[in-house]
Amino acid sequence: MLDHQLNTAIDTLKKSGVRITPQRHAVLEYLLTAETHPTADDIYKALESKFPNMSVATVYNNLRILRELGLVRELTYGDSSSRFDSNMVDHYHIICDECGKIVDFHYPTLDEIESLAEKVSGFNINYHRMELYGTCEECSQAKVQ
Amino acid sequence: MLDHQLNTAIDTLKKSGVRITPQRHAVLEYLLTAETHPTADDIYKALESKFPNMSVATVYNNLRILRELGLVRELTYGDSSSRFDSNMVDHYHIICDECGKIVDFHYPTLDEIESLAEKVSGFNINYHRMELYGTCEECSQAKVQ
DNA sequence: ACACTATTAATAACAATTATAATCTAGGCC
DNA sequence: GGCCTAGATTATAATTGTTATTAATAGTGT
Repeated sequence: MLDHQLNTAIDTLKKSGVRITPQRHAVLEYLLTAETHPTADDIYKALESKFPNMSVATVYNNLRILRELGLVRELTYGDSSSRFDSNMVDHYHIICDECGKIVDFHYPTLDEIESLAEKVSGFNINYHRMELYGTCEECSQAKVQ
Repeated sequence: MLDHQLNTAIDTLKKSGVRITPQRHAVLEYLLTAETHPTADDIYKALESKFPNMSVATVYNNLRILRELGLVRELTYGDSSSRFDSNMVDHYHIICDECGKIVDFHYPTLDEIESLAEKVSGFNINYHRMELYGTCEECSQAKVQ
C-alpha cells in the first residue's frame, strides 16, 4: 500500500521531469509513512541522521515541489509553521488545542455549502477547508489528574 | 449600533481591570468600524497619523488583550500575517485566492459535525472553523480582460 | 566525455511576531 | 486637583519560519 503510493508518486515526479534525488525520496517517503502531519522542521530533524549535510532549504524546496505536483497538501494553521499531509483524499482535520495533535476526519464533502456561498457572495468557489478544535483524549485525562 | 458595541467592549475592559488608553481605544474602535478584516500592520498604518509615536508592539499587545477578553477573533490563514475580526457572532469566511479579500459568510452552525467528530475521534470538540476559497467577482472580471 | 540543467548546501535576507527594559501614564485614592 | 503605582507604551533587539541567492555538485541526453 505504501509502496504503491510511493511508486505512484515517483512516477508523477518522473513524468514531470523532476529528478529523484536521495533527499527528495526521503522527504517523500517520510511523508507517506508519517502517521502525523509533520512540519518542515520535523522532517528536517527526522532525516538529519540519514543526511547530516542536508539543508533546511532542501526540505522546503522539496515540499514546495511535492505540493506543486499535488502529491502533498500544505496545512496552514495558527501555530506559525505549516504542516504537511500526504493524504490527498478530501478530508477535514481535528486539532487538539492542548498538544497540537492533528487527526484526519473523513466526512462527506459539504458541496452544498460551496454553492450557497457562491450565490450569496458572487465568488467562484474552488474549495473549502474546515478544522474542528478541542481536546484530545490524552490531554483530557492529563487535565483530570 | 457601533457606539453600543464600543461601549459594551469598553465595559468589558473596565471590568477586567484593563486600562482604556488612547491607543487601545483607537485599535478597538478601528476594528469595530472596519468593514474589512485588517492585519496588525493595517491597523498600525491606519493609526499612524493619529499616533505618530505608536509602536507596532502596542498594536500586537492590544490585539492580544482584546482577543483574550473575547472582543476580537484572530484569523490565521496561510498568508503569513494574522487578520482580526471584531464580529464575534459565529460565521464562516470566504476568501479570494487572487486578492486576499475576506467576506463573512453566515450559515447555520454545523453542530452535528462537531458531535460526529467527537464520536469518531474521542476528542472533546469546542469549536470549528471553515473557510471557502475562490475568486471574487472583481478578480474574475479582471481575468477576462 | 561534454555541455546543460536541476538540485543541493550554506548562508543571507526577510517578514511577522514576541521579548526586554526603560520610560510614561491612567485611574484610584488622599 | 495632585500623587502614586501597576499597568501600558515605546524603542529596540531577538526570535522564528520561510524564501532568495549563489556557488558547488550531480544527473541527463548527445
